[in-house]
Amino acid sequence: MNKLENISKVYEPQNFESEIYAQWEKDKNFHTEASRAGEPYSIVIPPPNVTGQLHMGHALDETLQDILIRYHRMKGYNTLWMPGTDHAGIATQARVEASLREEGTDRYKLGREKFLKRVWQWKEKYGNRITQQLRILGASCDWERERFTMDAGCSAAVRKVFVTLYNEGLIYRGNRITNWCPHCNTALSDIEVEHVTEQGHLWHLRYKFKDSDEYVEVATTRPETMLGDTGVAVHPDDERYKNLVGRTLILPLVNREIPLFADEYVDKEFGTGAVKVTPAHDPNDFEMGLRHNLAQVKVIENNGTMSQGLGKYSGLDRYECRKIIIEDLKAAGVLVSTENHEHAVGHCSRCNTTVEPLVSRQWFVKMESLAAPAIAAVKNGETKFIPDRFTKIYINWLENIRDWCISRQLWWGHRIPAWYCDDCGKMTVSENDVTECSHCHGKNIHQDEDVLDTWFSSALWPFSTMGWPNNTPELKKFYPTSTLVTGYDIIFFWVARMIMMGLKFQGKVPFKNIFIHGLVRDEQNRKMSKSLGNGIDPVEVIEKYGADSLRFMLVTGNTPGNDLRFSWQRVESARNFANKIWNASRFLLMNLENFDAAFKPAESDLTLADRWIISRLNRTAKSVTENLDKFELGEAARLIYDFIWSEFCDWYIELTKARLYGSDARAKNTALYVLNTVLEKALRLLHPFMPFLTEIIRQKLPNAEGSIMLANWVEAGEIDDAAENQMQTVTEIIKVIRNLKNEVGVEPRKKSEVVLKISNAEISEIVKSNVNYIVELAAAEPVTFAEEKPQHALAGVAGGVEIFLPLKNLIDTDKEIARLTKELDKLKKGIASTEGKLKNEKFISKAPAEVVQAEKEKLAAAQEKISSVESRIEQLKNL
RNA sequence: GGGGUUGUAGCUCAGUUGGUUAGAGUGCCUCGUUGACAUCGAGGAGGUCACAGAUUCGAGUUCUGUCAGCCCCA
Repeated sequence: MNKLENISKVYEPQNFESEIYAQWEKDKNFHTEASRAGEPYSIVIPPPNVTGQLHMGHALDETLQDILIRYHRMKGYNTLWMPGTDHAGIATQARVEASLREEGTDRYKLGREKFLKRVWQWKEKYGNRITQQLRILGASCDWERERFTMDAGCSAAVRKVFVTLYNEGLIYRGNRITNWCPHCNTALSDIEVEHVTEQGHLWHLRYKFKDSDEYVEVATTRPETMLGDTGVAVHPDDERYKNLVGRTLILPLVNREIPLFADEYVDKEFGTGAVKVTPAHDPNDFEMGLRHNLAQVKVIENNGTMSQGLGKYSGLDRYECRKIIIEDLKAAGVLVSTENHEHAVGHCSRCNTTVEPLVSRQWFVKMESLAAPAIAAVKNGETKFIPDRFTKIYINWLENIRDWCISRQLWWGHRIPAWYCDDCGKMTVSENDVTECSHCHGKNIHQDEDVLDTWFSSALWPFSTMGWPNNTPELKKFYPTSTLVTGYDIIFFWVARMIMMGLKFQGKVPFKNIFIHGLVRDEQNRKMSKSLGNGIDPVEVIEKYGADSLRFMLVTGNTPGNDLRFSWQRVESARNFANKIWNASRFLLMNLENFDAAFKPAESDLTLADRWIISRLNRTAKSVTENLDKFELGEAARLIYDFIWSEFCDWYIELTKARLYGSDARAKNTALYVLNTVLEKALRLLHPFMPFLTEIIRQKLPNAEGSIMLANWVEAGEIDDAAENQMQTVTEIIKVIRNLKNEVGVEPRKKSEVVLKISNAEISEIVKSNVNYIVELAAAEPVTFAEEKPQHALAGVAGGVEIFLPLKNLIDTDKEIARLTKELDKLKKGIASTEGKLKNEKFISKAPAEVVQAEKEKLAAAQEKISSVESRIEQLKNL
């Protein structure tokens, strides 16, 4: 039965984790079918970048999901964890382009078709890396169902959604101002722009009136855009300008005539209260331009250089041009002053280049009608954020949402299913590829060059992975999914959009719970980032300490929604915990040599210690379950940790040793039986957190059939308050004896006589019948019971029991008095608040009766203790 | 400018609806290895719960304000 030769003295996860995972996968333990019995429990993985590699953020995200999945699987739910990867448009394309650059070529030289071939090759090469790494972590995904955002099914869903929204007028194409990244060479949505506060300047310029020598002074942070100015705006209520509105100004350097007009948007307090308006290069100016019919003069090109037709400025980089323009304005007497000015500048969230707002023709999703139900669904609780505070953030964002720019000037992605006719100029939007114009039936058509924002396909993930647009059993069984687990950083990018699309296309929210976690930061509390180079590779951690240790570290010391700090020290302490379990199990297995697996003790065979540990196990099972149901995974993990280490190992195992080494076979078997059942249940409680360790150990235990991951979750049995209270009395006595020995420098193992004086008959009975524990664990021998306090003895008190260590000639009376006085102080300090409460008439009258009663009992117990210590002090003084 | 969040032991963090003398890990100090484990055991020191008010019989916990840090949005 037990193969001791297989159990090394220390925990070495490298020896078994990968084999166990392979076995699970081979046995199809991760797989489920829609037809299987049980209430559905489903999670779709936030798909990682297909060519990326596992980072600490994934490790946290997947660990939390795996815990929920394994827990529900054990509880008997029909559990599906849908895995997959994302094509990650910009990121993946950028990497392939970088490799092309090394070869001295680029995507344009290659052409679209060949380039895409290269990306697919890249995907084939690196696409498995991250899913392999998820396996190392222990993720119990249903790999047979693995999906990819660009696979045929997801692509069909994308087209269906696009065409439907287009036909309903919710997707439109238009010339609008968008955020443009000159480096990535594509349009970006609003949320892909990060605003960074930068130290810049505010330049004050004079724009002269056409028909007089008067001028208006405007202030700008971007003087180079003045070439594209088509107006100057002031606030309608601004007294300074009221009489000037409607007159014509001459744009310096360009000599274009532009109007001075009034618009509510202008902030009277900012700068001079007059702003130059460049509709083609500023989102707010764009809006004003529309309101006032201003021309859009594009002066900056997509690559960040100045447009043609601007004379000497043409072709210059936008920042180079800024310098020259300033010089020229200065020379022309237009520049009045320059001041330092802090302002927010938009950067591309991917490459950090300063974005250029510019007008171009893009595709947009109208958000208003999609957002309204998504707001309602969260407000009425159909879907719930954990923790709740993210609800506000989500709703606030959706209430202020702007249309979503979904076209990207990339090649890697879902190509927009719109075709343009070269004959009649009209557009055909279709789910299927078309070969002729739907309007004139001409054959001279070409497809839109752009692809969709990656998040467009991600938004469909909860149902596209279930087989939609087909009406599959999976969709029926597992949609809406149970829980989404993700970081707060993508609530806008992903979560909100999934809810909108889910409601629109399935009529139901995509998930019932949204479990939000924070970022994993480095040991100095900095964000882990590539540029800082401070990222810690989860694979490296796993190689050193095992996946279970990493998982345990990630889930403990962390509460929902909050960032967590990576800590090698905590990984190590998780590993130590694993080692503790390993050795406790080893101890049990070593003693199981001749154990009859069929043995079952009678109720009467159980000792106090047995009943105590069983009750503690049940209590732990109950609260672990409650905490898992509340998404308090860290708290659940902590509870198991405390139970296994502080109760099972530190106390129970020690309490069984006398029986294990004794000659009473029945007593020994009873102890082994309880050790075995309690350990086995504890392993099941721990399994979602530390899957590998719990599996390998459980496989070695008697009476444990099959894989732990398919075993039932632990049902919390009865809690035996009497056993817990009685055991507490015993352990407290042991602690006091150890304490007393330590205080006076007696070696813990040195056998010492102990005298107990117990006035309460019930307690006396309990202690007498369990005195063997005190003998064994406190090295107290002999233990005698007395009516009177012995002379010359150290004294302590525990739960109504007076404890004396007669140490003739060994103790220093003064020292002992000092020690007792200190203890007395502590006790008195302890009862002060209780006394205060009980003296307070309002407390007596207003607090619940049981609270008052509890306080009274507490006070009585403490007073008893105090008087006992006091009399002991008196006694010593009189010696 | 608006919103959120954090402030508890030297360090990292728990403390869920207000109710024992505020906990854990780690670090520190003392003692201890013949047998599950030194990746360990026994014991100890260490906290004005950021600050100031308010509510309450009672506040680390609820409310208001102040200070400090971090984040998001504009």
